[in-house]
Amino acid sequence: MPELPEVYTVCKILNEQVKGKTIESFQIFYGKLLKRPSIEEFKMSVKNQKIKQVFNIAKYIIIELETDVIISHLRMEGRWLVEDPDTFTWTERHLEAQFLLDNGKMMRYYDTRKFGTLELLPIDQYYLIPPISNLGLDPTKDEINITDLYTKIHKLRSPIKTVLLAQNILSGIGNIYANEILFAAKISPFKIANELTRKKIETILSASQEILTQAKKSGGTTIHSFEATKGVKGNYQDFLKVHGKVGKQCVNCNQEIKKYFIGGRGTYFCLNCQK
DNA sequence: CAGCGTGTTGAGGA
DNA sequence: TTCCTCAACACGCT
Repeated sequence: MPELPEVYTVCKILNEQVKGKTIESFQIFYGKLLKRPSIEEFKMSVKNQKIKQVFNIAKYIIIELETDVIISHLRMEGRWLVEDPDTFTWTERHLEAQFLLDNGKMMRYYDTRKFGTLELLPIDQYYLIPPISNLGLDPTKDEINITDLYTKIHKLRSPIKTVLLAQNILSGIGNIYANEILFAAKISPFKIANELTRKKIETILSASQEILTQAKKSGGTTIHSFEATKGVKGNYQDFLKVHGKVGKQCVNCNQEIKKYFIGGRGTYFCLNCQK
């Protein structure tokens, strides 16, 4: 589902489509999508604001306006599409909100699972407020000091797989890439975080950087339903080595890939390669 | 048809 | 206080 590389790709495409356009009006069809402020206040605030740019912070989409930012999280199946008002490129049943832009196009948010969120915060302080303020560093953007990372991880007593999914340590990693990163680092997902040496943490960090960067270049991973925009799929699924490969042979040692649940999440790995 | 998968938050326990 | 686990959210798909 959309993790950092997929969200990055969505932002890149959306930015090209809406940058410089002004919002004329906003409509919402699923009230729980909007976390804050009230629908009326949101409508008033965004009206006549120009979209300066769209970019991602970890898995969050930041739609930067003149005095505010709209923060969107796709969760599992959220999608943004820019289309003509009378054309619905995704099923109308799942349309949750739409912005009319000054070029006559409609910027629409669809979400089959209804888990996605939208909120509006002032541009001068949004990064000081949760959820953005709670995020750890982005392995593909930020310079990460290995000593700081080791200090943070070394205090934790949960499995390393769970730690990689916690957005306050490293941000942007979801289930697919957590599985792939641990395979690349040859570390068991069950390994308790505080048992990992500094060297192992270093290996995990460089695997995270390599895999997420490569996945960004590939336009993300398309399994199930992900499309950055209508008809645009990612390619990284062709490079997956363990995620979803239960029963298949390990590319290194030919042993069977196993699936267990860790923290309630499907975890794929090679018992032989990952210790 | 029942239950899985998916990311994040927040409740509740340690 | 801080850390940790797990249910809840919604619903298409198997």
